[in-house]
Amino acid sequence: MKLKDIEPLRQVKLLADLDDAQLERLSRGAYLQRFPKGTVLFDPGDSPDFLHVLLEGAVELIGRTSGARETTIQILWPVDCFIPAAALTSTPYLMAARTLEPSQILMLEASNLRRCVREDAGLASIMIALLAGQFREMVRQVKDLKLRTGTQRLACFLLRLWDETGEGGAARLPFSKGTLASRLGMTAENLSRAFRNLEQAGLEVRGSRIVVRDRDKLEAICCLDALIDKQDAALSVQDR
Amino acid sequence: MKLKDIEPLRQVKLLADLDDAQLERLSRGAYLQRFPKGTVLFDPGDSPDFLHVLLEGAVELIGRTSGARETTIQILWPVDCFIPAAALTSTPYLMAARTLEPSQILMLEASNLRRCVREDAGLASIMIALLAGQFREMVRQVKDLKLRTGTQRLACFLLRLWDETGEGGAARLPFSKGTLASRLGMTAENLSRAFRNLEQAGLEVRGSRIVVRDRDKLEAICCLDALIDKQDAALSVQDR
DNA sequence: GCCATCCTTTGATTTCGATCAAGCGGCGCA
DNA sequence: TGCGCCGCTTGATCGAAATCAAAGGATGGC
Repeated sequence: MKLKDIEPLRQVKLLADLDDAQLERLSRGAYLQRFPKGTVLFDPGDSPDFLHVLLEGAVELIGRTSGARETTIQILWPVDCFIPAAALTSTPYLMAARTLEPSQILMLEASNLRRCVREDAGLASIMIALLAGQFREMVRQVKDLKLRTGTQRLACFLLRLWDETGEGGAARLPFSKGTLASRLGMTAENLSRAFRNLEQAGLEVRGSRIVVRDRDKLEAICCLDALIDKQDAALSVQDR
Repeated sequence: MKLKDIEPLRQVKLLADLDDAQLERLSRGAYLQRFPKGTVLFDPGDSPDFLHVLLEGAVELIGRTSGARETTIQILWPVDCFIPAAALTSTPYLMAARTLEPSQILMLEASNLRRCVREDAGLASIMIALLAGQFREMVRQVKDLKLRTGTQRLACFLLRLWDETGEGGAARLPFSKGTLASRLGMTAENLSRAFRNLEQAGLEVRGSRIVVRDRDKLEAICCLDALIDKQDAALSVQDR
């Protein structure tokens, strides 16, 4: 399905400041499509023909080795783009992408995007902010993996979840525990045990419902670090 | 020491295509400086006033937690830039930087860089390629950490080193084993044991001299993966 | 309602890596 | 020459996480 109008693009926060003409150029050769849950959008090694924009649903980015082992590297929520680093430089994907939920995805033609970026410094600055944010997210993950234990990673994840959604009563895990385990770099078995450990620290778990009874105790466990755990605010190529 | 001319900038491969006027603008408020070994250039949380360009020597980027634990996230060689993601978006560093060797470093004023990027789509495209490459490097590291054991990471590191420098006889570790251990996400003790294990796979280690006697056996151990282990070629915002 | 399937939990065991402790060897320096 | 420091190695022990095996528990289809 070809894109009829530029409205969907308006949902992308980073693109909000572009004018109609810029958005029109950007959306040439674009598709808006729905995918059922579990659809593989691309595999590692594929060459990127589109920049994907997730408008509805959820997508996981997956790393693989030849030995069939795989791990969830990132989980994306609307509205987010993937994977600009590959699409902008026309280099093979390092990760696979698979929908975790029925999803609506806007696909911008990569070659057209590259042309727009080469000609339009404003759009280029937006892409720079996007890439910088994604780089920083990966740096955070490396720090998380190398400096913390599995239980600590879980505790930090839960605290962030709690602060974002759980304030009033209970938070809800936004995906399966198997996926969470993979995202945190542990097995499903160990994730289960980690939850059990955290119950001694005032955490309440029933299915995917989470209640943090004692925030301080949980913080003490995971040695929360503002630079790892706080998301960046909206980035831009501006002085501040 | 203020920058007298734009010659040093010519050494940065990504900037090679810029003309004199562009380079002159970019180098306004720039410094060229030498630092002894072990100098801390900045700490996590600092706000980035410069984009650093390493012209000579070596620099390590370090992640820390509040608990004083630290890990080497990346080791940089000439000519490379750090850290564009922070400098371009004016967000606090997530890592510290420390010289591993006496180093010569070019420091481009960040606010001037941001101005140049906003106005110059060509320069912006170069920064996009730079950021994309760094993002991909971090993705590779996450895959490396989550999908391989310490010994496998070492084997892969050595194979890459061997292919780059060791062909004729012996390769030489470019930094101390302690630093290598931290970079690979293991302790110095375990690194030592990992070397011992690999000696059963036809590896020869004497001090920092390495000889790969049986490349195939080593490859079999580390399940080499082209997408993790091969460096990207020169990136750009071009079709290919 | 019932069955098949998938997700999750639990226990037992093994592997891997961190930590602790001690010893070796080189190097700079008084 | 002798001393102390630092980087590296080695062994012993501890803790964390992976693996293997099995059993609940939820879910969706028929």
